[in-house]
Amino acid sequence: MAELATIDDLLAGLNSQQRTAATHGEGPLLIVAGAGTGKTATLVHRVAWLIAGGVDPSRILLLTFTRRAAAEMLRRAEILLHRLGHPGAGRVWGGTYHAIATRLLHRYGKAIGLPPDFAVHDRADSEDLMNVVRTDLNLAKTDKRFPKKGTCMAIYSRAVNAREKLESVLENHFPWCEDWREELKLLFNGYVDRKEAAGVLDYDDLLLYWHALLNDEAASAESPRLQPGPLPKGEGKKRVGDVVRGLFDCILIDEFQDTNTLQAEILYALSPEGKGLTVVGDDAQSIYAFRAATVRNILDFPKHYPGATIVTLEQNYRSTEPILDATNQVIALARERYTKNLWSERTEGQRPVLVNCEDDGDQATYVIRRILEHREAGIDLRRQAVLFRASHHSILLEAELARANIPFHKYGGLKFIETAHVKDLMAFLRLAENPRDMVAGSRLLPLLPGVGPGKARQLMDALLAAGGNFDVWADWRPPAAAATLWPKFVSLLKSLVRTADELPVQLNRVRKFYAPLLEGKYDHVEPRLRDLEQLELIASRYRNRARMLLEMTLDPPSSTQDLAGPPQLDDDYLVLSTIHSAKGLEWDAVYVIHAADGNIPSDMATKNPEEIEEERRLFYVALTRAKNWLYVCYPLRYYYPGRSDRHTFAQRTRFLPSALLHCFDQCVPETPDAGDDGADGCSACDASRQVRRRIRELWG
DNA sequence: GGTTAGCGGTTTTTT
DNA sequence: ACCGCTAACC
Repeated sequence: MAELATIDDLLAGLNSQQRTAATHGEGPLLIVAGAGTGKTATLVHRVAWLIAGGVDPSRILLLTFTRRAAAEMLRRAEILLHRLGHPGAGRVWGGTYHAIATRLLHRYGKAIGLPPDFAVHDRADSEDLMNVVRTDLNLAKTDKRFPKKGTCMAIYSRAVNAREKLESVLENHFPWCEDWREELKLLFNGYVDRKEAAGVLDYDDLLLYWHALLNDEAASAESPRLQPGPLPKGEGKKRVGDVVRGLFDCILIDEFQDTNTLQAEILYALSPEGKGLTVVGDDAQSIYAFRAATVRNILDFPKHYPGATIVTLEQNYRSTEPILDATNQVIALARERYTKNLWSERTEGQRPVLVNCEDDGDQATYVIRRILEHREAGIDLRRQAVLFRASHHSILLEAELARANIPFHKYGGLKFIETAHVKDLMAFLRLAENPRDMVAGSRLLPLLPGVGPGKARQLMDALLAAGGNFDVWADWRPPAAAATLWPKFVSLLKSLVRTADELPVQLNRVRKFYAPLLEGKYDHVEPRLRDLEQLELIASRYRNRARMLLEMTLDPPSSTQDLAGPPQLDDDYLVLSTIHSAKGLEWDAVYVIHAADGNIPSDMATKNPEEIEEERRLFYVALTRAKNWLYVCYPLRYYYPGRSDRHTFAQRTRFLPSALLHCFDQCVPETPDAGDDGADGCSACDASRQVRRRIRELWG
């Protein structure tokens, strides 16, 4: 290795605003970082600067939006520190709010009455438990339809995360459920009790208990309730809140515009004075209001921490000027906006292309053609991405990519871990790990023939009453249909409870039992069975069963291909992603598909002006991922999955009104049957024809 | 009484 | 592909 660098050498790579932020002293710091302004680089340098200046890495907390983002930042910080001859970034506390909460609660939760071995329910599990209570209380069969489990969960979750009273949540976000206010209160109390009885926390609890930890709220076997506001103070001798507060000298928070009220309150409790506190964000990229995130957190930061320093990063390093022109104008139409003037020194470049497609088939053809051209021109597939509003928008494209033999990874949407058969398999492990887990049990038992929701419930209640001892099930006389399976089922679970077997061995035993059941229950058996084998392979990555279950819920593999591990490093693949999952990333070429009004903005999200504004920011996030080439496609007709009729939209996205068209080149691709060489008056298409011609010349 | 199969309507984004 | 409902079935 070359001779060591100094910290000044490293900082020389930053512009003056970035350097100001990276080397800011102790006071609270807000970095307002527009899209592509080197926010990550700035944060990474700040971490390195802090550590090089003597801050103990293990006393730094880095809160990010995904675990992947945390890992990436720490990796880059480590590289910088290595050049200084001063490694150690690996000891930084990095992760999402939820992951850090889990870590802290495992270590300190006892002080507020939390069992040390709590399990964590993901969103689907939580909905299922909500449904258990919903049927318990006879709310499932009411004259006027009671809100569905997902809606109930959404209401509950918003009350918790926005720290808002149920009444006001209903009034502001779920007015059609207001008639059920009293029933919902009962439901939510029942839900909280059920969680406690099962020894389980949901995502919201992780934040809630972290908050409670910081406020010394002795839980005394009582879960935090729905109502916001401080709970009575405990008489704890040690003041666990001070202990946790004392863990960190510096706190850095990324994507602050997408934090919710509860997360902000955690921050305020964690760092009352804002000493050593850095938050980074961009109000123009706030896209998680549906998850109760509020842009107020970033806007009110200076009010909450008077004397906070604000540094604004405005020089964009990502995109060419023509792309930046277009994105600046798109966001300029936002109703409310805190002006940043993004500028770039990268003046040359192709103007963004607006592609008016006949239908989604045309769109797929067009996108694939462009992707191949760019690859021919030396832009690897992994430097290109297709972005869309909803996961199912890419179905047709996926089929066409497969047909064209173009490898791709899809991010966002239904994850591997959320598919029915994987959840089934995991439920065996979960029930063995925690026999009080109602959700796991109510999922497993009805897999057996002759056992439905009713019998499953009775069996789970009996198991719960027996303190989780599976022997109570051994005496049960199963219906004839399950006569042979039942003893095997019980002995499988009993053997899993206290087993010394390696995880893959455990999974193999479960799979042997489960595979025949799967075959009778689902179609597409083959790929599902392969998934289960896959799961068995990756199980060896985890230290133990509890660890695997925990990490699978907190940090599920984000694309199916992630599961295959890191075998082919030189493997080149295209990225398909929901816009939400594309946050913070960038590619040389970006294709935004289905930019028709109804998909962007989504029909589901146009109930009020706030929602529409969020959709606009979402579109802005999509466009600003592009470095050199940007294509926006809008087919006005397409097939909904599972629907035979063609759906037609009226127009391209409303976020590109005619007044903005001067920022774009327009293109109407030829229809596939119209022949390859018809002129269509589009310079990008002309270029594409030339490339194709050149490719043909290769083999004469 | 409880289970299951079959049918019709619906499907956003995610820690 | 999944949920909830209904009607047949044990």
